Amino acid sequence: MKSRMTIGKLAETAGVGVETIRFYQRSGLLPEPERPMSGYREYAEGDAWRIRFIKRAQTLGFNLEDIAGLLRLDGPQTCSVTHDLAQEKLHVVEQKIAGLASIRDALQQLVRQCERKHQRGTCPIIQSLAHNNNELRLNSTPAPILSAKKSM
Amino acid sequence: MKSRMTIGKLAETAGVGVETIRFYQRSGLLPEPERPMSGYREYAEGDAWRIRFIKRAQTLGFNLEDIAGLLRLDGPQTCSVTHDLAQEKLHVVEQKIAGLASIRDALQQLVRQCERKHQRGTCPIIQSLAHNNNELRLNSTPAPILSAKKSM
DNA sequence: GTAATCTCCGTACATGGGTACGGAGTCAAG
DNA sequence: CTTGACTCCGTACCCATGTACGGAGATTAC
Repeated sequence: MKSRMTIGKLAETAGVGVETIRFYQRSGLLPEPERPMSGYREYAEGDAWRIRFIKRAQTLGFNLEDIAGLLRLDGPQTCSVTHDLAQEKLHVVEQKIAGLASIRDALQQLVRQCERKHQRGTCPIIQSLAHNNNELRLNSTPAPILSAKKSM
Repeated sequence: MKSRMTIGKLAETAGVGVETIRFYQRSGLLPEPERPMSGYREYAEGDAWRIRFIKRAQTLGFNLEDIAGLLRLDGPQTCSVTHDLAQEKLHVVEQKIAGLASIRDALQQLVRQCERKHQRGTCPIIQSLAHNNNELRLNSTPAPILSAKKSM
């Protein structure tokens, strides 16, 4: 049941590349695994959830440093420390949810407008957003991060 | 009221650097503004909301291409196109909300556990996440994007 | 009118998050 | 025991998202 596996198998089951796993390990997101046989890393089935969590958290706007912070909550430390960190991160998550909710509402309105057939063009979408301008990053990260390409 | 302003003033009121605005313009996220005086870009007060929206959307896990897609919904096109795109993006946003909600629930549970004083260490936090493994990106972006550094 | 400040533009550099390379060691099947 | 697939490691490279530079022209404040 506990089927131990090599890095390649883990990469496959977690849906990432081998190099990504090595990268996460270097970055401290994954613990150094045991390597009994010959230096080959040996993982347990359960290691895949961590990688999937990382990937999902990224799509939700957390950077790897944020994610390391979340993962560190699942470890051995005094409850008081855990409690305070968790509460802080909880707050950030709630703000993210609120931000997405306002995008969602705007999109719903837009869809409904379009279904009522008229008002072609110039639907006022996302203004709801520019209101709410509180900070959303976790660890007081110095610079917020973006990513774009062609406009098209 | 309509106080027109230069790029520097816009950057200040939107809380970004001048270079960032030029970069967004190059990337097609901001329209080429009028430049009557001497080639200096001239912006309206309202241009700041667009920039704030971009910044907020980034913290919610959208990349600049995603964001360009959202912003394009607020323009002149046939309702049917807008409708379909909006619905697709709505779906993505709802999935993001669900993902954050499961992180939120796990954090709440963790906070409550710590408040009940005991179970020091090894609180099972985020497992709730690894379940839900649907795709969360918007535009069928080829590669999902991450970011890490020191573990610390 | 002149000095300080701002803007222009193109290009170069920086950082986060991977991804690829290449030579050497290991393992498993035939 | 050989062959092919897999792993090791370090380093180099890549893309997205800015950020900085620098010389030339415009604007504004005195």
